[in-house]
Amino acid sequence: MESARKAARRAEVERNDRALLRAARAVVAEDGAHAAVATIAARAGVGVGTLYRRYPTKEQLFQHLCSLALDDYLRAAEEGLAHDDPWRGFEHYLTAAVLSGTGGLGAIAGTITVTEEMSATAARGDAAAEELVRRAHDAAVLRADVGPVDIALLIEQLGRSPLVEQLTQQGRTDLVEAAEHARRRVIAVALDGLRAPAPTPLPDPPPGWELFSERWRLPDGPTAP
Amino acid sequence: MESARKAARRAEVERNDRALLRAARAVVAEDGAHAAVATIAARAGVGVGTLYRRYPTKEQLFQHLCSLALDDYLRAAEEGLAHDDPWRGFEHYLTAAVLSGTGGLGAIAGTITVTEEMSATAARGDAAAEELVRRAHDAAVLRADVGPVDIALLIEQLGRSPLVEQLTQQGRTDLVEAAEHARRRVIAVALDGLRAPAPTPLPDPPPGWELFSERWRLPDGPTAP
DNA sequence: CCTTGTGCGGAGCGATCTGCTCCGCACTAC
DNA sequence: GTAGTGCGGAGCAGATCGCTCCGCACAAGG
Repeated sequence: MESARKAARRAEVERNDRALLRAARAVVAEDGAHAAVATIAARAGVGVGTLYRRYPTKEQLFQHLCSLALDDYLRAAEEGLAHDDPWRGFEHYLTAAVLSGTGGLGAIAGTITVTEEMSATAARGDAAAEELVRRAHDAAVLRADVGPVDIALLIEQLGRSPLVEQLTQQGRTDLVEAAEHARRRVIAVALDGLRAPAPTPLPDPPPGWELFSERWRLPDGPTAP
Repeated sequence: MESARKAARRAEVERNDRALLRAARAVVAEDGAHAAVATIAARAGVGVGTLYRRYPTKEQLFQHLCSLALDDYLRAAEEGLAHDDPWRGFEHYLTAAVLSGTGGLGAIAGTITVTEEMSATAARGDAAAEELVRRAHDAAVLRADVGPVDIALLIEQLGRSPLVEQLTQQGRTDLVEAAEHARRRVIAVALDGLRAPAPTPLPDPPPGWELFSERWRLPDGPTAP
């Protein structure tokens, strides 16, 4: 049975790939763009050779990582739109986006070459998010003075969890679970702050998307003379 | 006038020191614990020699940085307690702690030796924060289901601003101001989510301080067999 | 003018860490 | 036994790190 063996091989390869991606996401969240390839491979429990057979370059691995993160973000928004209840949909979008574990990837934005596909997915995600916010506004369940960019910023702020990362790095797995529970409480607090009606008006006018448009660009030469 | 000259020297030295500390805080926020000494010196506009005359070691610089950050935190809490209005005091504490610009220092916790003074200041800050929360609870202005550790975690989450850091690094100073305004809006949203009465109960029981007690410890050997 | 004192910048040193290559090994099918 | 296949990790060249140290600018006293 040759095909069975082939299938088993493929399954193992896929398992390795998934472990690799999960490890990469975690390590990047902890170490930022300086994350070393060896660290990622070790965390995934594979050798660097295995990593390099799948991703010929560190940058390609990071690109794939970002691509998946953008997919997650788009999915979170689309799932939110699929809900009938506008608030429930919004809630799902925000929670899923924050908890997708992709929050640390903002750290490598600007260090990789952005592909067409990535920017297209990002645009679709932003459009879906905008629609989600509009719908929640129309139903008067989301406070009127927040805009979609406020939400994006909030997601970014909550997307990383320095505490969980540090506890993971210190190997205090016993505390990690408690930290994640605590994180969900913080998310719930933020969501309550977003409900209509607003108890107090927000300062300054709502920010525009231009804040994030620079996000996915190559960095200029560092302090060129 | 010898003393005048001496005073001028001292003034310049002090200016240098302040620039150094501010640069160090910014660079650490952006690069984490891997922040290079040369980067800090360059950002401050001085040579590495000047930096090393003041701080004989990178670790000593980082320790001083953390010490100042803990002072800021303690001051924020004490200023909050000085307010007559419990909510205003709480608001001041949270806002000041978040905006003190010391949020990025959690990244170097665990990489430096913690001094007695640091842990003492941290303890005093936590005690003051706890008192602040208790007072706000008694006045029924703070939602009853959040505890002081929830607040500490929220401060940590909002303390860093990846977006502002990236924009700074890219030299888009024009957008930085807008990003900071947007950040204040997010803080305001979070504060509204903390007001009593709570629209929805929070999940899980409130976390305890043990989540943070491991924060200021030396890291164990990495993945010891 | 020169000498002395003082704080500064940054070239450069050795050690460490980086992305990446490549080879020996375990394992299976025949 | 032989061939095929995917794996782990030692090891290489170069980049980067913390830190030292020396030449320089500048002011005061002679």
